[in-house]
Amino acid sequence: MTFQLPQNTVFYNLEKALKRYRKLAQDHINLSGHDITIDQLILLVNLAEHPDATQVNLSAYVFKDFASVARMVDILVKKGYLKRSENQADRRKKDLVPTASCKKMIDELIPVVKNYRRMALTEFTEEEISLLSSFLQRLATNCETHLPTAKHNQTI
Amino acid sequence: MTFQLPQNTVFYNLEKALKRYRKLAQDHINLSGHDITIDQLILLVNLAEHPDATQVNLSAYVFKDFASVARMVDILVKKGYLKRSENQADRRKKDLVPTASCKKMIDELIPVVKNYRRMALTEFTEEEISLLSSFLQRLATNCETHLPTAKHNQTI
DNA sequence: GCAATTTATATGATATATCAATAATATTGG
DNA sequence: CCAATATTATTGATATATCATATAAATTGC
Repeated sequence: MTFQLPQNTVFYNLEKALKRYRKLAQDHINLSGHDITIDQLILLVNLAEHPDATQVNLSAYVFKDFASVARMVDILVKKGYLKRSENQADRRKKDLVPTASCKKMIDELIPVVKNYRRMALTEFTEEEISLLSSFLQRLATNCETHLPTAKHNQTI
Repeated sequence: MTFQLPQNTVFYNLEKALKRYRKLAQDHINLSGHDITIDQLILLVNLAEHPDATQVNLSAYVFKDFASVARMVDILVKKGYLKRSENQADRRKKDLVPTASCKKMIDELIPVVKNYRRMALTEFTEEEISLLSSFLQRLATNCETHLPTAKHNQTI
């Protein structure tokens, strides 16, 4: 190999950290007895914060394709966490309304989420967390800037 | 909400950075004309580095379930990048051997990979990259330490 | 030496990810 | 106003991710 092996790169550590964190989160959620995935929970929390969000909006918030969001919404409706109905002002849109059982579940998961977040950041100082966040934001921005399909890179 | 919103946490930035990086990588690989996903490439590079690895070994290297690896190997065999045959010493195992077209593809992708990695780290100093790596490793270790369950898919 | 256990791989079921195409509706620009 | 365009959501196709289970083979422990 004439290039740096994946295992020796910062990208490998990025992948590893996220995978481990997601596993920590899901294991703690499972232990709580709630039938919800971490991705579904993140979607619901984002919706709670942005009640008027379209599925396209939500897909940007959670870094997923809008097709993925559409199917996640299907599942969340089946699970009884969301009601989906036509928006009256714009009939292309769907209103997504959390049910009582959804709100109850989120309330019950708040301490669980707080707990595993705290665990993941054990022995990190506030300054270190800020620095880590800023590094990650810079990395994300670099990646967007250098996308071959980015608008600002196009000549036409 | 009585807990910190996902958007304000370091975990959100972690997710965002990785998603953006993977999109940068895949877009550049696609532009190169090779019919390969970033995950398939990472698997092949790991296999090139560890020719005797079992699928279980590989699954640990790439942070995936061994079931995912088994199915990725299926696809890589179909695509003509791997030959799969029974190991003579241990007939539970399969020998996974990269084909000539696999080696050719990896060779051709080396400059592409170097290029997008460089782009992702634009304006990062060596010290910053090391610090970022060490933060990510600490975070990953914290998550492993606090896992409520010990599962089959963990690395040592 | 053989039963119990572990290991390696494969596969079924379900959820997710992404691209592409479609349909319905809303917006716009001439 | 209305044709062209854009937006929103859905669905098909394919690849992945994960858990659970199954099967075969190797290892172990008595």
